[in-house]
Amino acid sequence: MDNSATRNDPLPSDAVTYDPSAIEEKWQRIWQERGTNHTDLQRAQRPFYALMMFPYPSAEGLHVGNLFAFTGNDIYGRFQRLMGHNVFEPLGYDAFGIHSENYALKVGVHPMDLIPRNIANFRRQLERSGLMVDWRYTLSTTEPEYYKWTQWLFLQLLKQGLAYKKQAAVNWCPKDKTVLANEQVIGGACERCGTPVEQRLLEQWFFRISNYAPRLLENLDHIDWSETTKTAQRNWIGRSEGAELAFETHDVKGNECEIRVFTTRPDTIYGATYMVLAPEHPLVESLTKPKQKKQVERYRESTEKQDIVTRKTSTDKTGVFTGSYAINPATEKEIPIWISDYVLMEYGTGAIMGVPGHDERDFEFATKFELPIVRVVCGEREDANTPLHKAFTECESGTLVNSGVFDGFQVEAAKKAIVELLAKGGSAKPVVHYRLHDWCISRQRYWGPPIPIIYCESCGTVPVPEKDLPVLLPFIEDFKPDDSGVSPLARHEEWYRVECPKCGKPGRRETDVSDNFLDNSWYFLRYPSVGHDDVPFEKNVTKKWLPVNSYIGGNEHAVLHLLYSRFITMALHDAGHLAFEEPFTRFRAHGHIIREGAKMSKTQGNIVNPDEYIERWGADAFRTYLMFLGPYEQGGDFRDASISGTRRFLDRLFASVQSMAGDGEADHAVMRKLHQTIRKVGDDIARLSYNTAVAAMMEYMNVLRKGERTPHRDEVLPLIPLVSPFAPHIAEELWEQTGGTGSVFDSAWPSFDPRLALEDSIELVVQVNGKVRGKITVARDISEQEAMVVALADPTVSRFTTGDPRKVIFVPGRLLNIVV
RNA sequence: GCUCGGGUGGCGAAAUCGGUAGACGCGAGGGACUUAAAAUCCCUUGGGACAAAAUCCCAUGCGGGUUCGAUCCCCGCCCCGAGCACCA
Repeated sequence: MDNSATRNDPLPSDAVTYDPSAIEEKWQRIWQERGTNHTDLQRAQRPFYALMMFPYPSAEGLHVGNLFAFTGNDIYGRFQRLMGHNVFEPLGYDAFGIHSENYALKVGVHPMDLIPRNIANFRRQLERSGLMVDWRYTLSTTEPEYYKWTQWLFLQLLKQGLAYKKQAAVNWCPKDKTVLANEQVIGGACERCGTPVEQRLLEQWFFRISNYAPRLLENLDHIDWSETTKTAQRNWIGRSEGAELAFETHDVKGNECEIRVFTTRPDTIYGATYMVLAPEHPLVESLTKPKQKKQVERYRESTEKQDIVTRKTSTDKTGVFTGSYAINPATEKEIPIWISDYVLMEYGTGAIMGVPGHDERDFEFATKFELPIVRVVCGEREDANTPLHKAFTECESGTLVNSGVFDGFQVEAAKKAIVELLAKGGSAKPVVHYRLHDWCISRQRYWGPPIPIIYCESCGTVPVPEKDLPVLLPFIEDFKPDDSGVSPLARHEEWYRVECPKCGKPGRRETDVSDNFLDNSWYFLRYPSVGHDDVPFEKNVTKKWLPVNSYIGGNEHAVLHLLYSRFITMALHDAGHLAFEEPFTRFRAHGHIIREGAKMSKTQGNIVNPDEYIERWGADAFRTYLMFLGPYEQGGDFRDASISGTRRFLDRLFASVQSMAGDGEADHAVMRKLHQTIRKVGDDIARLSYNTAVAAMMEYMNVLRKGERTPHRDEVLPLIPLVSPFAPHIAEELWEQTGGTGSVFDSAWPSFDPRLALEDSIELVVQVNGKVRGKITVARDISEQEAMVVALADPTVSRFTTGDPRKVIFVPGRLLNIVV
C-alpha cells in the first residue's frame, strides 16, 4: 500500500458549493480508473479481511436494510485501511435457493434469466453507494465455477463419513402434489391452496453436524462474537446433562426387554407413574397387546399424516395405552406404557418416564388420561401432602419426599445419588444430550447445485469423481415442482441417465439439489481465491487472508448460517484442508431499520428505495445518516426528515474547507477539542458506535463555527480523514482540494496527543447527600481537602451543609459528595 | 411458554466502570438577511413553581430494595420487538 500520501499545494481560492452528485460521480470514476479499492492479495503486508454477509439479489433491488449493513462494514474496513491495514472487502451474491425460485415461478421468468438481471441492478446500486469493494473478487453461488466447489465440499464430507442418507419427513401438499419448505406451511396448511399439509417420508442426505456439537459449543468461549449471537448458538446446540435410565418390561410374547429413557431429572424417578414412547418408537409393535392393537395402529397412522408444523406447535395432549407395563426401578411398581406424539423420536431415546408431579407436559397428559400424580419434591413451604395443582418444576429450593431412602435430599444431591445407586444395578448411566440434530441438505427442488451422486444398479451409491465436477444444473423450462415428489430434475431422463463412473453400467443421477445454506457456508473461503479455477481455495492466499478478521451481519443468521459455516470449517480443518477451525475471528450482529416506528414492508408501502435518497441527498449524506440514526448493533428508526441534519453537516464541512484561513496561531481550546475528537471518533468506530462518532464530529464542527475567528488549516484538515469512512467521496474531494495527493484512504488516520486531549481544569460536581448543589471549576488534580474548601465557599452548597459533614465521598476529577 | 434485546423530552437518540440525565441531530418557537419565500446564520427549547434572574421541586415503563449516590446493580410486575417452540 502507498502510505506516502502528502499535501503540497496551496488552497484553491475560488469558492464553490458542495454538489454531491458531481463529486460522487467523479470519485467513483477515479476509484475505478486508479483501482483505489483494489487489494493486492499476494503482496499485502498487513492483511485485514472485512467481510459482510452477502445479499440475496432480489428483483426489488437493494433494500435500505442491506445498505445499512454494508455501510457499517464499509466504515469499519475503511477505518482499518486508514490504520495501516491492507483491507480486503469483497461482496458477492447468494443467488440459489427457494427464495429466488419462488419469485421466478411467480413472475414466470426462468431463474437463469432473472438472476443475472437482478445482479446487474444490485451491482449498479452498490457502486453508487460508495462501498470500498474490490469487484475483481466478486462471486455468485449460482456460477458453475463456484458451485463446482460446493459439490466438492459434499464429496469431502462424504469421504469423512459426515454425509449419509436416511428417511426423513418432508411437508407434502396433497392438492398441489409438491414438497413444501417449512416457511411455505402457514398454520399447518399449504401457503398457496390452503390444503392441510401432510408428512411424507423420503430418502434424504444429511450432514452429521451433531458429531460436532460439543466442539461447536466449547469454541464459543474463545471467539470474539456478539454475546447475543453466542447465546443463540448455545441454546440451539442445547446441551442437557442428565441420565439414561432403563425400565424393565416384557413384550407380548413374554420375553424380557428394557425401555431406555433420557431424563434431566433422575431425582424424580419415584414420581414416575407411567411411561411414554414416541409413536414411531421401534418397541411399540412388540409391546402392544392384541386388545389395544387397533387403536395403537390408528393413532400411529394419524400422527404420521400430521404435518411437521402442526405436530410441533399443538399443545393438546393425545395418546393411547399399549396394554403393557414396565417396572419403575426405584419403586419396583408396575407402571403403564403409553404412546404419544408429545414424545419425539429424534430427541433423547424417543421414550420418557412420565413424572406428572414435576413436569408440565406430563402433568397435562396425566390429568387428561387420569393417571396417578405423585409429589416427590417439595418447595420450602410445602410438605409431602401439599396437593399439586400444577407441576412443581423448581429445582433449587426442592427437597425430596415420597422417595424412600432419598427423602430429605436436595434435588441436586439426589440426582447424583439416585443415578449412582441405579448404576450399580446396571439400570442407569450419566449421559449428555444435545438438541442439535443433523443437517438435512436435500431439497426436492430445481434452483440449487445438484448433489454429486450417481446410483448404480450394481455399485450402489457412487460419488461423482472430482474430475467430473461440476455436475451442471441443466436449463429446463419446467422447473416447477410437481407430483412426482422429487426434484423437477427427475423428469429429465436425458439429464439423469448416466453411466456409472465405476463400472460403466447404466446409472441414475441424484436428482435432489443441495440446501441454500450449504452454498453460503463457505463463500468467505472462496473470495480471496476467485480466479483460481483448479482449487476451491488456494493454499497461500488462504493462509494469508483467513480466518476472517471481522464479520458483520444480521442476527437472523445467528444460528443456521453461522453455525453451518463453523461446522463446515471444522470439517475441512479435520480433513486437513484448513489450518484453522473457526472461520470468523470476530463477529458483530447489526440491528435492523424500521421506518417511523413500523417495520418496512411492501404491503405497508413504506419501503425505502436507496436510489431516490441518494439522488436527493447524495450517497455520503445518506450513508452518514444511516450510521447516525441509531446504535449500529441495535438498528433504529429511519425518518425522512432527519437526513437533512447529516447533509447540513457535510455542507458545513465543505464550506469550512473553502473558507479556512492559512496558518495561524493555535487556539488551545480548539486544539484540545480536536484531539479529544480524534480519540473519540477512533474509539467509537472501533466498537461500531457509529452514531456517537458522527455526533462527536458534529460537535467539533460546532466548536469551529462558534469560534471568534476563522478556523485555520490545522484545525479543519484533520476532519477530512475522520469523516472519510462515513462520507468517502466528499473526503476525497476535499483531500484533493487541499493539496493531498493520491487517495485519502492511503493517508494515515490522524494521531492524537493524549496530553493535549486533557483538560487543564475540570468542572467538579459538588453534591450534598447525593444531590447536585454546585459545580466548581478547579485544577484537574485538586485534592479532597482543597476541593472541600472551594466547595464550602459556594453559598448554594453551604446552605445545605449545616454542621459537620458525617462523611465525604471524593471521586478525583469527577465529584465531591458531602453527606450531612 | 422459553431465550435474547429494548422501554429516557414533541421525535431519533446520548450517558464506555454506580458519579452533572437528555450530548448530537430532527422538529418547533423567536430573530437577522430578503420586496417575499427558500437556503443560510443567530437565540430558545424535558415538566413545574417565580414577572424574570437566582433558586427550588419533579422526571429515565410500574412497585420495592441495596448504596453517600441508581437510566446503570438486585427482587417482583407491565409493555414492545426478535428468535425458538411438546428437547424430557
